Amino acid sequence: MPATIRDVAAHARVSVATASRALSGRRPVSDENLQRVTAAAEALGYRPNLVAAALRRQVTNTIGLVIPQISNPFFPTLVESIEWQLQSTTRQLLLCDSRGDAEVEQHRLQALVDRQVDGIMISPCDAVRSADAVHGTALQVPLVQIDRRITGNATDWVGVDDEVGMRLVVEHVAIVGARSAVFVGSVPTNSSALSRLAAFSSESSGFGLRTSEPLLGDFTVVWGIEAARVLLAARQLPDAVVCGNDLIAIGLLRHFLLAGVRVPDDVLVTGFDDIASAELSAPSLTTVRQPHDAIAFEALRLLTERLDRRDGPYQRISMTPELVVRESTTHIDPLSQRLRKMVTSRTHDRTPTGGQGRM
Amino acid sequence: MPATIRDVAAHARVSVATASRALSGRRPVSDENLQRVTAAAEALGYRPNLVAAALRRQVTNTIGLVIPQISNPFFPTLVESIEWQLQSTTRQLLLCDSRGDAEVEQHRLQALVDRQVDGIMISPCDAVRSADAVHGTALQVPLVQIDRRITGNATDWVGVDDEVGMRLVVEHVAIVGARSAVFVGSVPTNSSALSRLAAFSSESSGFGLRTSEPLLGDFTVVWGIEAARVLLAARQLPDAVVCGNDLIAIGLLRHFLLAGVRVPDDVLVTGFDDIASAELSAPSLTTVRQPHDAIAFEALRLLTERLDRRDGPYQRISMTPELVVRESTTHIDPLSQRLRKMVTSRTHDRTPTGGQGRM
DNA sequence: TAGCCCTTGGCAAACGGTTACCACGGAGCA
DNA sequence: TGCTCCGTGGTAACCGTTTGCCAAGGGCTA
Repeated sequence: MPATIRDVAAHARVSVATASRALSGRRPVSDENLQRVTAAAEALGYRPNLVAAALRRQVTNTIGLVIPQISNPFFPTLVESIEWQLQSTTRQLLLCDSRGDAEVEQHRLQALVDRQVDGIMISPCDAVRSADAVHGTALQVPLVQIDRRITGNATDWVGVDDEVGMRLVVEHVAIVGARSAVFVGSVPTNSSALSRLAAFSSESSGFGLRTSEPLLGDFTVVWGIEAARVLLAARQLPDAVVCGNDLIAIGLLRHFLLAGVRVPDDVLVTGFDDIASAELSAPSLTTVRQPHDAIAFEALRLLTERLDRRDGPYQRISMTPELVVRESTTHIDPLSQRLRKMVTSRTHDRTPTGGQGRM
Repeated sequence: MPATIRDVAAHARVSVATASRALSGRRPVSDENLQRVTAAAEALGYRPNLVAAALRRQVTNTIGLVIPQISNPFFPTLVESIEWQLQSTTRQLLLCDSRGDAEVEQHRLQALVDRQVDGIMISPCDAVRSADAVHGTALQVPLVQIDRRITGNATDWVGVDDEVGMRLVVEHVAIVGARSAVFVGSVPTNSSALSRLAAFSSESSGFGLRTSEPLLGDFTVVWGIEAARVLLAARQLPDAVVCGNDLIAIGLLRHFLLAGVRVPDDVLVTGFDDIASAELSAPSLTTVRQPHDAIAFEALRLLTERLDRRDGPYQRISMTPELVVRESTTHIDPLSQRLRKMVTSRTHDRTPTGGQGRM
């Protein structure tokens, strides 16, 4: 029903080849013919069928993105960056959510390959269980891992330098006065969980912090709340709770607030990722900011590079993250001042605020 | 390089037609041939080229989703539901972020049509400026609007019933004792902003609430903070602040907390959508829960229905939302009890907590 | 046994572009 | 004048499937 390039050619009284060339500009045509073809296309409202072009050219201008869970607030910002970068290259994004399930992930990868995507970006849900599928897929189509990665270096990867991030955090809490810290993270099934846990261990000993057994669950608020309970059940709180991501930290903050544990006065809390709500929690959360835009940019660069050179050594790009210091580790913080003022004014109590903490 | 169906046919010593039929099952083949073809496919690791199939069958098994902004936390949960529903039908999702810009949106729609998607789901960013593009696209391909919609009834739509939602909210704050309320929402350029504003006006007068001029900005935390400032600058706070979405409400809560305004004691605050952080804010937020899964389900149903019957009357499906009552409107709330206890214990002040509020 | 239907296989034409290859004409050069 | 080279146009093959159409063969009925 819609006009095809044959219709355009007929209308312009040229061959389809000329029409194709005029429209795509892949080979020059005479001015006269260019005029007539564009006019004809305009008149007929011609729109090229991208599926047909994809079949012939063996290029779909499509890339697949596989992430563990879009409702984990870290990923939407990443997706946003990637989608925006892509659309400026007229490519489109096929989004797949693996639901954190390696088997689902494998099916999604296969589906993307079957669809002839030009490339795949993936944040593998499991460092081990995702390995075969990611590895196998990378042999068939350019693939770059983002943020998380499988063990071994089977493909390109771009993400944040967890070690640097953890160092910034640990250094910060040490400087602020913490002598002991505990890590609350995720069971190390994925690479982020793994490397942050490892980095915490080495950095905390590097900075001379006493640590106890890390608490490991998953990257969710619910686990953060649960972990807070566990911590409170123990005899004594550590000086600092270093969390594997912001969601966990937010869960802790939430429970601490309800339980009457004051942050940062009684305990310091840090997160990782700097999701939007990190700034909005009560107290606001000291955390490590991921450079989404830069990660998205590099990921796309790696992918297009690999399109040109299918072989070539694999690259790993670690982006250095930035520490964002907020109330959850800052002694003189507006929030607790406020909280006190608000209550003291209610109770007409002039007790001075702040200052007598641990640090 | 990868095996084609010709390779499979040759390997199985049958025609490509038979191979195709055996693999697709669209027409019966003899048991003997079925065996040989599947064996050959298996042996060669054959994977059908979906682009070629799409071209021939004129069906891409692809649907496009256009949303205003993936990093607005309302949308990821919706995307998650949709993506999951789709993948069970072997369809894939092409995700487009319009960045709230009608012009970008128009280009994305055109790109989706050019890609021969089977259908489009869109949450138009602007009730007016999106209208032409949405309308025009709907003439070319099955299209269903989700959540937001353009003015006029040019297409199918499924979303939440803003009127019912607003009624639940207004009724609730009225029952809890509010006599006056102000609406803080978004400039009504999109349908959600528009209908929630309208619903607030009619419902608040229905329940006999005094109202003042609504404050209209956009659906962001930043605007919520700004609005809180404006409210505090006025002589007197209303009994309740009813917000157009959760982000705004969270901004308000945040600023109120810092400013020493007690919620719900000094003022009630409500949101809309029930995003994840609504439960986690301090205090947790009373809001209206959107049924994402049901919306996604109905959207897909409408779309597939329209695939069968391109004509047929347009449908509008309003899902009834649910009120979620939390601390921001609940007088005896754990959080403010906690806050007080925590401070009173610090100041050794035995002043009884709570209770002297407005309500 | 003739006629018919039903099942199943193969040929070849689509689907809608792109592009390899060839042809032609004019310019430039010896 | 004869040759090459360059610019541009057309023909038709091609991308990898699916499917309309025809035919062959077998079973059934009259």
